[in-house]
Amino acid sequence: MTKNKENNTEALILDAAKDIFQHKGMEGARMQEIADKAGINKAMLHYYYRSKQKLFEAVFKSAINLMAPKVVEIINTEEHLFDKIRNFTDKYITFISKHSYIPLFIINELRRNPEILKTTLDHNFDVSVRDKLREEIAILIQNKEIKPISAEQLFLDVISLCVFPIITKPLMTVILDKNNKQYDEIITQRKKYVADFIINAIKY
Amino acid sequence: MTKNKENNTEALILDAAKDIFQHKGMEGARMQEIADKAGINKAMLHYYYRSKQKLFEAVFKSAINLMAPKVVEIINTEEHLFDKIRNFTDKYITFISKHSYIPLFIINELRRNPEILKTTLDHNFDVSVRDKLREEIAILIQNKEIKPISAEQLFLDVISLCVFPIITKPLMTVILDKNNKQYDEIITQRKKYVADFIINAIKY
DNA sequence: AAATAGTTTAACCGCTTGGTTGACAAAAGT
DNA sequence: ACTTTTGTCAACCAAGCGGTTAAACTATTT
Repeated sequence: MTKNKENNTEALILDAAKDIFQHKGMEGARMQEIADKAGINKAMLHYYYRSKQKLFEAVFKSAINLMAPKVVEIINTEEHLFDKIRNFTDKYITFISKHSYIPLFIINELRRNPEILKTTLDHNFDVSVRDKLREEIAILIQNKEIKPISAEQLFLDVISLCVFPIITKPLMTVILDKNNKQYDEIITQRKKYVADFIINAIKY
Repeated sequence: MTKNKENNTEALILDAAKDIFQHKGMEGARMQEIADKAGINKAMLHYYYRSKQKLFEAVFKSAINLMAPKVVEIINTEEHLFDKIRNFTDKYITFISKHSYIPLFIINELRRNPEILKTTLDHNFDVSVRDKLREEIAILIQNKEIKPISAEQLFLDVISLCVFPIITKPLMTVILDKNNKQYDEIITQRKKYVADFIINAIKY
């Protein structure tokens, strides 16, 4: 996890909490385990974060604020859509591979409490980003560079193809009969493969 | 959940356990809650299934045995690959939409215990199915009907594009700014959209 | 109809859980 | 110098957990 250089207790707790919560979820995590990992007394968790729920929310928001900007960042560049796609798949697969527990963590805890996002994400992923992408696609369709597709479907395609194979690694290694190393190689190849796949699918 | 016609207590428990476990996971589920849902005494859970772990495993195996055959079934038909893809995306998206909690349930609990599959799935998803798909793709590549791609990558593509948008509904409705009904419509359109998308991506 | 086996229940048990308390020490303010 | 604030800890607590028990009820066998 994110190592903190200062021996600041509050940050020490948050780092330990990230590790435990993201691997075990809200229900699976134990306050004692987080305290042990942080190397401090359990009472400190409540001193700094009041309750398990509050500590969890801090971890959740930190996860959202780690993931969301990465998406927005690339969409907001001035490149051609095809370059955006190549850029995104490569960077996002690399990034998610490094933080493979976070997407599932977000998906799960959002199911338990669908409201939690409304106070966190709205600012990061606002209307302008969506509209910009929609416009860009509309122009490319008009210019007959790409087939007539909806921005929403394309967005879902890109994210699905990047994220799903990573979060389902334990399942897919069994189904595809690969060991960890072999599967990691498949994921590495996907960084280029997925971009070509998508571009082939949408171009005229 | 699956309703059972007989007032067979054992089946009543399993149905209730499916519901609770699949929504809340192993750690989040409470034995008392399962008993309440089944309308019986908590001691009955232990009478029929010994422990929470054993009951959970029964639910997990039932989930695997519901999902796996659906995949194998379609791969094993004698249709052309493109028809298989059209058939699969349509049927699988419909099917997963009806049981939207199961994929996430399987993915999650497989992370906690990667060994659990080895006693369950191996028989359903054996070598012959994999080899058959690989051969079919090899022939199509040789005939220049499709681009040279690996069977593994294509398999990951298909499953990702079908399943991920469904399990991330609570997240995606916020990101894409859709209400439930609008998002369901997007999923419905995907049944055809995904097949076209994939076929365009791989065909010559 | 008595005995037996199978099913269901309320009450209970030991343990773990998130959270609290009060004593105490180290800074910080005066 | 001493008072207040902030940070830390071991010990504790009530609630809730999975699991057990012994007795009661029901169906089956003899």
